[in-house]
Amino acid sequence: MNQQQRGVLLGSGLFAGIQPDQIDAMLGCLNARQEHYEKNTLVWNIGDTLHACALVLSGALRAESVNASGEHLLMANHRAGALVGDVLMATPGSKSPVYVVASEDSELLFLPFHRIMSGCDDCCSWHTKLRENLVSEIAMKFWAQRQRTLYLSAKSLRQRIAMRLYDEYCRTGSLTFSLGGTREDLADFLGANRSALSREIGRMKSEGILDYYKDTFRILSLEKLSKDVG
Amino acid sequence: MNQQQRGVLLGSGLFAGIQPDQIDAMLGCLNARQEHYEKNTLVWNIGDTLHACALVLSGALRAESVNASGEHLLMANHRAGALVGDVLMATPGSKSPVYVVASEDSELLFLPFHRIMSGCDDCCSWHTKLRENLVSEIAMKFWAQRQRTLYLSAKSLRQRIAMRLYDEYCRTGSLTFSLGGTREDLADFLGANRSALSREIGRMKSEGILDYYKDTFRILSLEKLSKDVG
DNA sequence: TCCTTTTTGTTGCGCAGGCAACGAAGAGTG
DNA sequence: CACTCTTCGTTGCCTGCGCAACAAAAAGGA
Repeated sequence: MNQQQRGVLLGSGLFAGIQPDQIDAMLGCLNARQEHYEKNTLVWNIGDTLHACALVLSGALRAESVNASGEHLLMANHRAGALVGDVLMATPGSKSPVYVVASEDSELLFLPFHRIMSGCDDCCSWHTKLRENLVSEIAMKFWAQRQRTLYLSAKSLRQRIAMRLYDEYCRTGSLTFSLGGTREDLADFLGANRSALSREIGRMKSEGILDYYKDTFRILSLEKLSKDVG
Repeated sequence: MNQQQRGVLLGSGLFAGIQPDQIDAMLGCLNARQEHYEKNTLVWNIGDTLHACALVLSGALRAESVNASGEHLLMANHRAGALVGDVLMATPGSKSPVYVVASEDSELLFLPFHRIMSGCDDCCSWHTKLRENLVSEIAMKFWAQRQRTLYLSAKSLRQRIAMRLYDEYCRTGSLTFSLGGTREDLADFLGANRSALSREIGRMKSEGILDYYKDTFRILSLEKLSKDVG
């Protein structure tokens, strides 16, 4: 593990609040294994049962499902610092609903789930902290999903957009921010058609509510935006 | 705690796989407190920080949020056996986005979250199991939310209905089942208008796909239904 | 550089479904 | 029983938005 990957690990939610000098001992105790995956190689498949979750040290992973019509649907993108497979492993007897591939050359750190969850014999001081972090990660993924359902249950596309932008404003505290991903990604996230999304943000721009370029948005009138949020 | 409530506790996901004769010792070790809430009394409010999650021993709880327009939106119904507030407590520094009221006279068992998560000194044999159960509960709530987003991201109401019914068929293994709740509840869950839902299931009935009465549905043609699932 | 691919803006058409309104059939309540 | 409240079915109207199609800008790739 190089210095940059170590930085990613230390900055990840799973290892938040852990002393850097304890990392090596921890990884040993947890029986963590680091592996390299080349671009477009499969990390695990649909129906697989996992024994370890993966922390992305570098590169990125893509999780996709296949529906009954055989279409491949992008479910999630996991960049450096993300923990993948944790929720799945926390669910007893579950098989993966998605397959996961490396969308770039990636370094993955595999952490056996049960080693994290069950206390080791000489209850290491950091073990409890690590467990809490793991549970936090899972809980936060729940909230992300919940937020998504809130967006999707909004009646109009206008409201969905306003909610998403307002949330991002609250999260960053800034009126200008970058959402990441393409316009199509945003449309998918909001459960809408790309052109419909473009049309609507165009309208909002002409109404002086916001301005945008690519994935960067600037809220011009927080008041008007709030009205649309509902 | 009476015998029926004890049965609810033993049947709950949190206490799955725990020996009945260990329960009393556990509850003592966990510092669990049982409390009675009369109908329509507040259990906790929006913005509250929790110190314990609640296991519903009898009665039922209702979680509602208030949007910017002041409307009260039903978020969840928790019946006997449900664990409430667990995901919230697993998220550090979070405040409740909903208020929770007893929708009937209810008995609640409050379990301090940190007592479950951190190992006690003489690492009781059941402690690890309880922790795993807690994490499983949270993970399963994640999957429920995820399933919801899958429903909501379906393009047509027809497809959403088909997905929901097909999932229930897979879950129960029966072509006839009861979904629970009113027609309006189902419409909300599917992110649709009640009359639109009625119209659509009426169409599906006339096409010989299904039959229904109130919240009970019978799949008449699994093949046709599968076509609609996509 | 040229060529291909991806991403974004724009616009017209058509329809799925939201909305409102009404009637009917329970389900409680006094 | 009379009265209220809830739930459900049905239908007409109208609009939000999906969809397809095209153009142009941007981004690689060779």
